[in-house]
Amino acid sequence: MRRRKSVRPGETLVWQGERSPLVGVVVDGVLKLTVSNADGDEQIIGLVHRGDFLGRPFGGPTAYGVSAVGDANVCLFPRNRFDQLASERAQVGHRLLEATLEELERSRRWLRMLGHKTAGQKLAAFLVDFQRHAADARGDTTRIALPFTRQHIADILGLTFETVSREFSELRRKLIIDLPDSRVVVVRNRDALLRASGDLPLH
Amino acid sequence: MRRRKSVRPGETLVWQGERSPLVGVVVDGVLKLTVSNADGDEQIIGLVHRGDFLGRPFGGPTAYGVSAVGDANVCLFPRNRFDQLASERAQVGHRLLEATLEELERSRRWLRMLGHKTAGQKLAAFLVDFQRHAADARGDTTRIALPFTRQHIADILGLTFETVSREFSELRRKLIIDLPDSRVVVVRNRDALLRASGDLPLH
DNA sequence: CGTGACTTTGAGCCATTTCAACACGCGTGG
DNA sequence: CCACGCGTGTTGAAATGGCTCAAAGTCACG
Repeated sequence: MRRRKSVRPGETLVWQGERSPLVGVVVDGVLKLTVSNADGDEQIIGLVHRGDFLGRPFGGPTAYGVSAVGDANVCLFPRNRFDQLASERAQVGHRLLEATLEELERSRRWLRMLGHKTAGQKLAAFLVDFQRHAADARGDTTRIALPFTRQHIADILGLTFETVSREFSELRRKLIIDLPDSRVVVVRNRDALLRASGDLPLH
Repeated sequence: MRRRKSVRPGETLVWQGERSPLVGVVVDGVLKLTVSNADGDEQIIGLVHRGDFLGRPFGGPTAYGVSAVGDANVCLFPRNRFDQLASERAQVGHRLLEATLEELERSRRWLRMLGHKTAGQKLAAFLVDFQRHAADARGDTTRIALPFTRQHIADILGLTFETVSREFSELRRKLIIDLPDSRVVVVRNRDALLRASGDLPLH
């Protein structure tokens, strides 16, 4: 009834326009929700992290594709079984609703990011947001391992990969982050990063 | 138990950061969800149209404010009563879930808009999207009455009001729309508008 | 008819894109 | 082992789309 599946980097689970045949939960890794533009380049409109729901219950065809970024593991349910379960058990439905509301919040935060922020602010905001989901195996939150290429990040933030690269360098130049490797970010000054993101540090 | 309320243009129902005390449905008009930036200018991160749910059930404090654009009517429920109802009656919960999923889709379409599009494409996409909700009293869908000022639209699209104005003029110059009045748009060539939005016309 | 809110249009400027060159690591095959 | 290509990342210089600043037009309302 439920089925584990490991997804290789770049592998696609659901194609854009397909009536989603599955529902699931991300066990490990990150998946991306993408929309392909008429002229070939793709926009990433959502990320799905460990513990997040995947796929649209009850819904019509999905307007986006789902594919893995880096290695990922998912746990899949057949759609019809799941729909049934969700409408019978109020608790399951309730949990699903909360997850969806959470997702909506996240997507609205994202909207805000794309709205008025400069390239530097977008990248900083992205790093801050990703830190939440990226608790290292050893619980080290200052060291973030990005499963993304510069191009991925550019697709997420609506920038070009050159600009993303430049802004990474800029953050390093300001001693806010360290870049031991292009896929690893060490946050040296969290407050400065928050400030650079255009949101005031709360505390 | 349920309470009708008419909202005047610009009137605020919920302030950013407030723990949302209410849940409701929009009876008529359009409300906006806004986030105010540190430096004063506001970003609109969502629009709520007739028939849409309003407010976050179960949730914590809302991260945005809700206020009317133009005149609006809403139907409000006390939060705790509603939460109770939603967890008891599976049907209510189900309906709510669907509405939320719909909302999530819409917000993702929006994300795409803010992502890679040029100013002209954004405005065209906005008009196409708004047409759906803006069926005139007489069912005339080519004539759109906008409850928005140029500044509102700019806040929605992440542009300046000058740019929005220029792009309106540009669409008129191309004979794609007509502007009998700054708040009224007549779509003269829907396919051209769709093409201008960066999405291919489907059929 | 004067005032204020909204809109249009122009001109110069600046952030980001575009185009281009080069560096690095990695696998493959000579 | 080295040469080569390929994917990725960095950095520079030039082009440009949208912003900023500024002026003037329209309309509703007192």
